[in-house]
Amino acid sequence: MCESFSHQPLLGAIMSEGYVGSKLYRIRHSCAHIMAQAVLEYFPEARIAIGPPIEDGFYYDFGLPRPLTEDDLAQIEARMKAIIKAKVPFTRREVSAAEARQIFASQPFKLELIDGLEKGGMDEYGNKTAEAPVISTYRQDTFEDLCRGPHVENSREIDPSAIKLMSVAGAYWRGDAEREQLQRIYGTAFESKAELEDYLRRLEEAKARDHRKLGVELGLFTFSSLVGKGLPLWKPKGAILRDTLERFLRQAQLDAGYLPVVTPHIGKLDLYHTSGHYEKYNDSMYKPIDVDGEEFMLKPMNCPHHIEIYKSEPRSFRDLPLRLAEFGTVYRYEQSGELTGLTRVRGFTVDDAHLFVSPEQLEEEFIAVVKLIQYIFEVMGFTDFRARVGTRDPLKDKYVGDPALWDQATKAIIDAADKVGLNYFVAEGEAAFYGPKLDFIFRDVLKREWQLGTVQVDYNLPQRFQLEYMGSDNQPHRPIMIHRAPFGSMERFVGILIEHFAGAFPVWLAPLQAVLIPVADRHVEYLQGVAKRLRAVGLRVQVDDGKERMNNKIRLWQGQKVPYMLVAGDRDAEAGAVSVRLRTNEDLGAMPVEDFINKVRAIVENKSQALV
RNA sequence: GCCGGCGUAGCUCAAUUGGCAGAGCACCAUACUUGUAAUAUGGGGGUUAUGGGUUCAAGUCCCAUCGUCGGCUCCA
Repeated sequence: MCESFSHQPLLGAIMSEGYVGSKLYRIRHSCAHIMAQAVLEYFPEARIAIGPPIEDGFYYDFGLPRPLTEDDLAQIEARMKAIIKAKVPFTRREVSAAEARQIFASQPFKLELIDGLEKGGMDEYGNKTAEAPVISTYRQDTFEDLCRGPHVENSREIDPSAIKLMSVAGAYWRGDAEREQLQRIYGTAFESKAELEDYLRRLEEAKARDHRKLGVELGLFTFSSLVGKGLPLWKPKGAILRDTLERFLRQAQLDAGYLPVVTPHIGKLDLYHTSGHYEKYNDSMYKPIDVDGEEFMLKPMNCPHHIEIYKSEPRSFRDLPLRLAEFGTVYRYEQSGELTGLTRVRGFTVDDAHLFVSPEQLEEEFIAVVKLIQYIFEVMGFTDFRARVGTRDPLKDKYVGDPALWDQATKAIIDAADKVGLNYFVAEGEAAFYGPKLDFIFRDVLKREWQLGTVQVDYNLPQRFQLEYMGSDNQPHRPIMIHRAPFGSMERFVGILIEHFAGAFPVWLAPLQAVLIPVADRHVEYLQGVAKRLRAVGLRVQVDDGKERMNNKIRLWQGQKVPYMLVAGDRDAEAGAVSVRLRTNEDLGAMPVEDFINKVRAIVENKSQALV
């Protein structure tokens, strides 16, 4: 896989349908204006930039004389509430560019926006527009802002108890890292206090599920500043989870005709000159390592290595499709400010595969890949997902290759999506530079969207590496490559799993599937015998022979989200049974060990999400 | 990389205006032998992230570095 999966949850990236222009949207937009008024009263010298509504609230960017503090936010919020309570009307008027310049004479950012509006071709958010729009302003109370609206008619439509300022952050003017960095105040607003409280509760819930917190609590992974930031260290429990996922995927791929390969973590710089990645992406590659006068790179992707395997022998049309798969660890120099937990790291393992296919095989192979990914998601219990077809943006020229080939590949992708009945949408401009792609976007239990796997069609690398196969016509032909990674990266995928399941993994994935808890010391021996039987059928179990009392052990293991706690005392030992307690608090009572084994084996084999 | 916040025992957090670094949990020891979410008592544990500086005196103030959090930018 050469093009990155996105690292961000897509929250906010996709505005919900019907949101733009809705009452909530207008409330938030008006809150942004009221906030700007409050800030201007607080800092009369403030330079105001832009302040739109966003998916979860609104923000406004300011140039201020000093950094804002928590205390400032509280005061600004209090002032906002006072303005709202004053029931101020919002009035719109249309002005000429000259009038606008007069109104905003002391606001340099606004003047720049007016220039853009006057020239046309760009709106106040820097988005392209067809022609010069009408310039309008909105006024409430003492504050007038350059704005196309819409707004509430009167601040009485806003519930002052349903707004809250959330945080301050740096943000570049016009999103340009070369330009001045402003202070952005994020706030949120809802139609009612209850909705605001519900939103804050959801934030708390997300925080409680944060994989960075749970990962440490559950002993899955750790980081070391001595090893380096963005370089996760997998502890035994995390490694078991990850390994279980890998074994599952490896088997599914073997069944689908993929062939395993293994390649080294470094490669010569020339390899990346040939692939073209160095020229385009050396900013995010680690610097070359000099070895005896030759330069080696830590590999930022696996494709070139796999291509060299393709090229290692003459290929015939009979060899195609050739599907090479590897859990390939790659290293990318991510900016330090962008590193987060497992979802954005500097070293990670891609569940990668490259399919070398003939043009005639493209659609069929593409469909097979999509079906494989659907199957994998189904097993994972990821039912709530949709797919995004990333096509080229005809207005941009960042793409390589023949437009006719692009059209052909895009058509192949859309046809494939239609044929397998995929829930998809088309996103223009979301293609990789070398070809169109299909991304899978998963919605977790908290309704947050995450980009997972991706499938990409590539005409570029086969050409750059002069790939060929001998056709049935005894003529050389160029294969097409499909890059694909169902999980995206093991690190990121595990991070998402942790948050989705809140650490309570399905039994087949749980690092520890059952803990055996003796009522008293004299039952340890019996349970060790039981543990042996459970391990013999491949279950991951542990006898807790610590000196804690049974009640405390139950409490601790329940916190570790171990699916089953098997308690045994005199009665159980005598009956050859265990008393089964689930992490959900449910007590199944005593059952013969054999029954427990049969029950759990079936659950593990079916990769069932259930505990009983 | 940039802007801002944070960094005290393994974890969660205390420590007036700069004035002897503490608690709970965890850990270790001893006793208790327990039937479904914390048994009791005792003990050990710190160069307050690291390195400089100001001061009679720094966890507290200043600078740098590292890490981390919220964003921005980037993301093959």
